[in-house]
Amino acid sequence: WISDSLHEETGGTHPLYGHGVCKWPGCESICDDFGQFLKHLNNEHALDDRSTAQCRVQMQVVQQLEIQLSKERERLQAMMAHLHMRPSEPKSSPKPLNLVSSVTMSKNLPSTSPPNLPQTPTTPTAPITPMAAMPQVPSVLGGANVPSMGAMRRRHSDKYSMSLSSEIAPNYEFYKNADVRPPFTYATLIRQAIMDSADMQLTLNEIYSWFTRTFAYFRRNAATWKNAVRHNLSLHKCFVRVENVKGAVWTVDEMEYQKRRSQKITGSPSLVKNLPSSLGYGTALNASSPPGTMSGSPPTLMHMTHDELNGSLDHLDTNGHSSPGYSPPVHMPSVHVKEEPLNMDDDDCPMSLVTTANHSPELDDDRELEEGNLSEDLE
DNA sequence: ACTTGAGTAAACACTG
DNA sequence: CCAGTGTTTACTCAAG
Repeated sequence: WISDSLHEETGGTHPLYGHGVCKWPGCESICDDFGQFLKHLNNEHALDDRSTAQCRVQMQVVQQLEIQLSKERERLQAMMAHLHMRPSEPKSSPKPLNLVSSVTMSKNLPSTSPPNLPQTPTTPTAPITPMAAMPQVPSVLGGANVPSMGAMRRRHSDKYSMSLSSEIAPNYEFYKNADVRPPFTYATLIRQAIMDSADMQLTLNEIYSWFTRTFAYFRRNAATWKNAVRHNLSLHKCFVRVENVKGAVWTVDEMEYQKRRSQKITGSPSLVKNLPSSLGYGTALNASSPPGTMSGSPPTLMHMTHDELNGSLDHLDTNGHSSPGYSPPVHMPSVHVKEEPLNMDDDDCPMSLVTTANHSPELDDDRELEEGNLSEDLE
């Protein structure tokens, strides 16, 4: 996404415009040219309640990420200090990690287009893994969408899908409306749900809502998949339950999650070698690297915002202090963006306001859709 | 053939 | 008592 947004030379550039698409969170309106975009911007995103609410949420996102970033930076410096590495670029250029990587790359290759990544193993430069790690992803991302995918949920799905929302994003409408089982494990989905939340924590009920909101498939057989969700929350150490004023919320211990994932990938020696970088940060690079594919903005307001930083920032520090057994995982940024309406059997949380901004609430339509749709006989 | 990870079902405890 | 939540066990299945 770094480079693409700069490529816009259709007369003007705007942070909210790229690839002929409006990048306002939750909006993906196609604007053929810049003028059309401006018109769209003024019409659709004028100063009203909705826009200001979205703006506020975005502020939260940024705030959260800044906190994360500073933590990660500290950690990086501590790591480098520990390893007696000379920080080549520590403070001079306060860039996000993935930017740094691209910088180092362009350093290697002065002007020409990057032919093939001659990375040095030491630098966390361009992802080594993506290629190796995503062999299947494109098929999902790419046009030929998945219908048969539901059946193959078992193994590879999770392994290869390094970044969930990067994968959901382009297929958002598809999964939202088609009664197709998303090719991700429950653990992956739960994590994504939590990551997508403003403060990285969700109540069980909110997790349920995310499932039903995001996937048509999870609008039926509720007892089954809800049980599975609870089962996964309890089973996996990476999900940490935290007592809260609101009650109990669930958070992700990213360390645990990555640990678990890394164990799974252990099968591939070439990958294992790169684990530290490829899993933690590589994921991020991975997620953000294929620009053409999914710079599209996400279903919920900040999916993508989170996602793109997900790997690099969010990944590591949901529990900055990683106390093993019980981590006080999420430091709350004080402000709650999402006041869940306590009962939401259907989706009517503030976020969904955004969600439905460009996609009218069609749950009922979905119902019809799912009834007659794709017979799935997984069970 | 065996192991492992994931999904499903279900029993049970706890709590408001 | 009930519903929701959380934990745990057992089983099946697919893939490595």
